[in-house]
Amino acid sequence: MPSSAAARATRKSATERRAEIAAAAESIARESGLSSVTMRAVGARIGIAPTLVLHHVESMDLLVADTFERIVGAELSEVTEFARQVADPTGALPALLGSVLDGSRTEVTRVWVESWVLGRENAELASRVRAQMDAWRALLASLIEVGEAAGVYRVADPLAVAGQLLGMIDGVGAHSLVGWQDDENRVDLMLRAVDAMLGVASH
Amino acid sequence: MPSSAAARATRKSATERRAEIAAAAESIARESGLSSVTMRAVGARIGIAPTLVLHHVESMDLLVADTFERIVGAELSEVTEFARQVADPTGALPALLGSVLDGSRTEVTRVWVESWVLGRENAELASRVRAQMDAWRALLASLIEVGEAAGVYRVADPLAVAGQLLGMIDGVGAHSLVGWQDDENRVDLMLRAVDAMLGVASH
DNA sequence: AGGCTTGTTGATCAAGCGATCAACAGTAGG
DNA sequence: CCTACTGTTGATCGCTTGATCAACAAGCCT
Repeated sequence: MPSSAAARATRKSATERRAEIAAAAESIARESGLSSVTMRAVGARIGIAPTLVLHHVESMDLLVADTFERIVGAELSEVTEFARQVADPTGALPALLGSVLDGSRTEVTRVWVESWVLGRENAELASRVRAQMDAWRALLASLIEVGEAAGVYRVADPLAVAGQLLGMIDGVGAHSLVGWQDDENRVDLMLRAVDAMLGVASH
Repeated sequence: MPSSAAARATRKSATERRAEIAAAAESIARESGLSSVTMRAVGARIGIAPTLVLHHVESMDLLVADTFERIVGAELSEVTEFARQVADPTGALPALLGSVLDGSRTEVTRVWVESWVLGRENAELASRVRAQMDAWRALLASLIEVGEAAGVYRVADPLAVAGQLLGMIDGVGAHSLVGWQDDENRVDLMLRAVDAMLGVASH
């Protein structure tokens, strides 16, 4: 029995195989970035021929777009749930920022940054990116509005402020991606900046 | 005379050719991004054989790193000069932010974002990226210190604040790159955030 | 004028990518 | 049982990338 020869993959149902492919693509993207999600890499990871990936997936651009959505979408629901569990309406936003900026999400940050670049040649991906950014902004805006209703924040255009805040989060995250400047005060600094944008009276 | 056939390139001195290559690489990067700086693209632009580019340049990774440094370095000196010309010590930082965030620098922003991704596979580029980030942070820190000496700002660690501020700038810039959210208030929002980080008393 | 340095080119290689196609092989249904 | 469906593979194409090498040609120097 030539164990070196690639054994034929066990036959599985289409839906099962598709799930396997999606999972493999996700783990590859988390480990090595979205651009490493190739049919050959995915095929090798789950022990199937590269062409089989393509057979199940219609186009690699689409698989990459799906993988992006999967990873980032999971992060968003995770964070949303986290914010929901904070009782204090004015504490949700700071808690969320602390969680997002704690430096343990470099995988997802990398996917984000890569998506901004790849999105210029992958229209489907670009559309998913915009959708996820909208969703993130909506989450931040809703937290701002809650705080506003509680009389803590005072902001004219919550959506605009949320967009700006999201930019700040992503920028600081991207920097940490390059192995640059891991200041422990960054959460505090960010919170002060956010308070200012939200019209919180200082002191 | 077969005009369709590529005429042999006029012989030039090594330094002259190198300058030509660097200039071509820069313009290509500005137009289509750093990842479009290939030996074939550069060669085609200045009408020489692709291999000649490599002959003058040692390695493509190095040419890309040099091109990054060239573009970003030029931006930095431009901005530095701009800040230097602002008489009011407390007005330099706001002026600089307004200039950087005015949405006319998408070319350079794109190069930045691309560099964070490419830097993971191009060690030389990564090192240049960190150096340029350090330089940027130093510029911002110096402006902060000037304002502090003038008694306008009050900040414990100017370098840390400068790093944070740089992250905000880059994040907002990156977002604008994806054609997302071009709010006209973003400069004002950013300035309020910055004032808060710099310990400026509100109102 | 002749020769040597050096800029320049074309052929060629090994990778890598996405994608198509015909052929193989399990598995369920008639 | 054996046929039809469908998961699966291998061969192959066309394209791209960086890189090496031998050969060619222009010009400077003696």
